[in-house]
Amino acid sequence: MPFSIRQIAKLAGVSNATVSRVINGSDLVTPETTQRIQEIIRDLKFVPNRSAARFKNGKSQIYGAIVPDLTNPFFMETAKIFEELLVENELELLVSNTDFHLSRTQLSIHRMLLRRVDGVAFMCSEREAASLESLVQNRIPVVTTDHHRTAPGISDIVVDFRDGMAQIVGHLKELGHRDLGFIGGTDDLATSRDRRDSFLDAVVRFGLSSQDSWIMPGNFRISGGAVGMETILKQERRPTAVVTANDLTAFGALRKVHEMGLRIPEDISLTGCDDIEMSDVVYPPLTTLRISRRQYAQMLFEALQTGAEDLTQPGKVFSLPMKLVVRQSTGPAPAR
Amino acid sequence: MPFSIRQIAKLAGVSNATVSRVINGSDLVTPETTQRIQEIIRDLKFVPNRSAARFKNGKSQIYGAIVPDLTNPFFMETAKIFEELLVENELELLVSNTDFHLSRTQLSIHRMLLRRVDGVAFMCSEREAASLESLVQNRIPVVTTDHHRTAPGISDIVVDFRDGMAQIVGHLKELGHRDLGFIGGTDDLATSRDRRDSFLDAVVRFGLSSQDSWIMPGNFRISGGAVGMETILKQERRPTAVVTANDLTAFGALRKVHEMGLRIPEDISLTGCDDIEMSDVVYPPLTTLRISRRQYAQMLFEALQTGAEDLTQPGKVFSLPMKLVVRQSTGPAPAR
DNA sequence: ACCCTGAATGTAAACGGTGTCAATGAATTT
DNA sequence: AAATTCATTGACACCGTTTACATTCAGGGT
Repeated sequence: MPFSIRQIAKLAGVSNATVSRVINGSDLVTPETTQRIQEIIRDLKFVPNRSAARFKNGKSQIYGAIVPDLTNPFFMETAKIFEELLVENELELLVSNTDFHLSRTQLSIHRMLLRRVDGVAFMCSEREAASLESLVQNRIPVVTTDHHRTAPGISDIVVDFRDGMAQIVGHLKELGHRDLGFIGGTDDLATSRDRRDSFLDAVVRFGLSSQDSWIMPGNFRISGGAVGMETILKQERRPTAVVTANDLTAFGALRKVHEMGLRIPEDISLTGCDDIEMSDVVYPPLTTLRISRRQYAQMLFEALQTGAEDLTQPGKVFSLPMKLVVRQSTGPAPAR
Repeated sequence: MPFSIRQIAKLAGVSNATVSRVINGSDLVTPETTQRIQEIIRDLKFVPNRSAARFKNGKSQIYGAIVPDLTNPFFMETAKIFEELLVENELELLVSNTDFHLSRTQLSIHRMLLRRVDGVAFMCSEREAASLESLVQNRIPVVTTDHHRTAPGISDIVVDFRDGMAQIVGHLKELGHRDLGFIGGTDDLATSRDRRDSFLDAVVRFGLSSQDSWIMPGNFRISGGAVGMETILKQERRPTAVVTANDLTAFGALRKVHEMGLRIPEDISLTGCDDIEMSDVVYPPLTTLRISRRQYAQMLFEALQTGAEDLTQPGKVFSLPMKLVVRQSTGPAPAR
């Protein structure tokens, strides 16, 4: 039942080439012929098989996105805009979730290879990036985030945490805070180290203080934030403000603060990072660092488009700015 | 550089058919030949083009998901499990976001057609379902949710709101509530009417009361919940509990309650629907109706698998149960 | 009348696999 | 030694498009 171009051609009494030309809007065909063929196409509700077309010229017109956590709103808000950009360019989006697992990540990469996608937005950490070269070897450009490492065909987008953390710490200093804690990601990720080091750097730069027992690892998820905050709050001497590496972490921390009967920001200030939609909905609304999804998605797209042009070119580095959004989870430091 | 099966064949001094057999693990090939070819494949890092393979037998091995709002955690949590199921079955997931727009929905459907996907999980409302038949005409099975309508090749999953709302309303009655409000979805959607009618039904069944001015439309997003709750709270006579049609709506309502200086659940009780991960993180944690993502995803998958077997069979109807999850956004009704 | 030009269309070969059928040749049977 | 079987492999058509090239034919210039 799904017709082919040849069947349309037969019905119209022309060759398949002519039908193909009509479909692609070539001006080499007589208006009469064009109209006749278009009528048949319309009557039969014929839809050309674009996969076959792309297969012919070696491109799939599909981009893949490999994400560690499909349910993380930050990825999804980005993916949504990314998909819009793709659709505008007649591309499709294939998503693959890895759940932070190395083995699943490698499978994802391999599946992208099997499908011959035209580009991969790899949103996992560099720890899981083992076989990205196999994509490039197969002429598939890649864009990563916060890997701090590029290679021919592999571009990197780096979030400007140094500047972001300076904004956050500066804001807290203005509010009178001196003792800051931090809940980050798992230590084996460059982006975790990056965020933590940027934080510590800013603390020093602004002449504030922190201490090892207030610097907690996390997992970029709600659960990690809760555990980290619990550990911090159980200590005899506590920071008056806690900075976290992403909003989900902050949410977990926030819940834990409530559970332990403390108030935000009266007893302790809390900040996040990403500014996902929910940040404005939790109580109290979260002071956080915003990363523009649109800017991010556009960088992903641009990196893959330019990457495809010449895979022997060294990958580019894009810098993604952060912007402080002050809400109600930060307030004046409590008197000691 | 991306090799083809024929180049491998030439290097191995065999025909492409033999290479194909090795790739697919046929036992018709001598162990020695198999090994020799496998070595070449490994050395050259050759990855067969699965799209070409599937193209040959007319299947793309890709399922499409059309969702109205990619950032809605409920969809994403479902999509995540759905994708897992697909991967286990050597299928891929193509996502398409419509932002609740009719025109974008039709474009999405058309793109699924262009790509000849093997099935479509259509998670938008029936209002946007105009051209679903075009999919079936092209032998693509479809599964919808809460359309309350099936057709050959189109199955429907219906969420059991009747039972769910009875659980919620029963719970509120036990807490002493008598006057209940409701914030739903847009009135032109069957699922909105369904949820609202189920609510009203339960109110009557349990001998409680409501009134027109407490029954607000919404949009299944945070913004709609905020607007709806504001309208309810501004009235002279207020309900003591408000039931909402999904968690995002409840989040918006919750924020509005805070903004107006009221407390939950002391001043007003609030319930959601879906039980997304954030429901346990907002303050206070939300009493809600849980829909099992796994069950939902499995139904989607099963519907498409069985739908593909025979597209002339009438579509099936699946029923998805709901389960009350009591948290802290509901409490005893305030004394009048 | 003849050649040339160029527009409109047709022909056929790709693209990268799969799968059917035929061919080969060694081993077994008679 | 001839016939038969069977395991292994090869040749080739096919899936639905695109596209380089060939063909046709009408009209214009000489």
